[in-house]
Amino acid sequence: MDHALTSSSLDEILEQLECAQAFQGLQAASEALRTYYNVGHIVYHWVNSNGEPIGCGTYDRAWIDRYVEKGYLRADPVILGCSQRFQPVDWKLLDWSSKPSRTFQKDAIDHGVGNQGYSIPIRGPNGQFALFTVSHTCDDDEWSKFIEINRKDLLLLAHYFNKKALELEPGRKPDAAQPLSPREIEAMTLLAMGHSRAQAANMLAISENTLRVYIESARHKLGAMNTTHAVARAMARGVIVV
Amino acid sequence: MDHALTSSSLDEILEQLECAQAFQGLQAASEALRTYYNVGHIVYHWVNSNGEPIGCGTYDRAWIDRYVEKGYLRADPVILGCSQRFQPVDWKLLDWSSKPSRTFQKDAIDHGVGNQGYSIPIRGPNGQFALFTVSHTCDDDEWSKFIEINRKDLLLLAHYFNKKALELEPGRKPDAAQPLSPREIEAMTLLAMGHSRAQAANMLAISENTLRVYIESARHKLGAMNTTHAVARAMARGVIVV
DNA sequence: TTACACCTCCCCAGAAATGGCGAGGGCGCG
DNA sequence: CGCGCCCTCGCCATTTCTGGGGAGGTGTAA
Repeated sequence: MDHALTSSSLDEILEQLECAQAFQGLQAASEALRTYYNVGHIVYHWVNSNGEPIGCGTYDRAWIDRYVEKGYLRADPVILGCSQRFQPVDWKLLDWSSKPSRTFQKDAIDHGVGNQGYSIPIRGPNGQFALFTVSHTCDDDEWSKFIEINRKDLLLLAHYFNKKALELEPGRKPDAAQPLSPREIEAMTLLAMGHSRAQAANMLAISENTLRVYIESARHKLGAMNTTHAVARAMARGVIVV
Repeated sequence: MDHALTSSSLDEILEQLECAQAFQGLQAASEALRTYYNVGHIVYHWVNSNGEPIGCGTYDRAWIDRYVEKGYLRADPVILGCSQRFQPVDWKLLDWSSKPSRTFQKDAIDHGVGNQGYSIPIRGPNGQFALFTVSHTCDDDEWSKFIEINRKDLLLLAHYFNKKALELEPGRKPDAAQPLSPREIEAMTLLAMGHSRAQAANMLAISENTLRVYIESARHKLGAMNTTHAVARAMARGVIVV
């Protein structure tokens, strides 16, 4: 995990990333980084607005397919843990105790994912959520040292990847960013806080009929089936905060 | 805007930030940075879970009070613009055309805010949203050069400020989340995805009565008033992923 | 000026959710 | 062996939400 084996410098990789015109560029950059750091894997991935995981990196295709197929998105402690925190996290600090997590962990290691990992969560508007991960197989001491030395660079790298990915994202549909009006946001927020329609209407000092119009309107904008769904979507997109 | 006038290095300031035990530490760090970069202002601020703006930095108290009093939160193009983007942004690129924005801009400059600015938005879980801003009074050329040189450091600084602020935030209680049972999680997930109770019961191949028990049980565990509230809480706690 | 989005209010009938209750079987733990 | 938790199902009356509809007023932007 030192940098002796490669000729390209970190700056060259950053440069390469900055000039990328397609996802292959991110892919190539992850591979360059893997060589540069001489680690097991470098992966950048995110969950798009349809809840589908998208990514690029050095994991085997077989593992990625298996991940999707097995629905590991709901068992992966890296995802579960990082969706709740802002800071980069060492995989050791995550909660691997649940049964699905353990199954996942074993399967991951069998498929070449390292026993060590460090993931940097990044958030964007509308609930965009991405993870930049470096993973390796080694003992705890060696890993700690590696992270200690490189954590600033990794943070920067995470941001460069994310910036590029946002630029290149194919499914960047403009209609998806249907913003809610202020009143709609207030309404959804109050509902998410547990108030009934009557209560919320009272708090906003408007009639319940009016409130209903906001809820309906927000529901349509969010493409939701019912109020609960609308609140869930609003939260997932970061439109409301509870 | 060079670093000749001060004896403390950036590393010393980072160190100081890392050791901060209270918000005064962040305040002191912003002032040190202001001296270090020799710029007009350094400000870190965010909107907490109650929707209140909190901050620290080198702005005058008078300006901060005026900002809150006038409700500039809803007119400030920096806030409006950054809440919709992920990347750091130069104030010049924001939309200052609306009337409230222009009023705000004039008032801000009158109160000592620089004509140039660069703001880095940062997001956390639960919609936490923070801004790290550096502002100065100078011409465009000088400003571009400054940003070009320091943008990587500023990104790192933004993250260090945010990390510390999250640690120090007063209302931060890691309440022992009572875990939901597998069936409860499935139920909440289906509801969050927009299915009605009848549909969800069908999908789980159980009677609607049984499903209701799960919902009720989850609702109690989550301390929620109703189903919508329960789903919102489950999402906020990361118990379910949609 | 003419749109268009937003805010406000009203009606109704049917569908859905709620609250609280009881009841049985299964599984693991001390 | 109980105890607690989980899964499963049932019933009831009551409250709440939902799907449409219409009808004004305001403000900003083409």
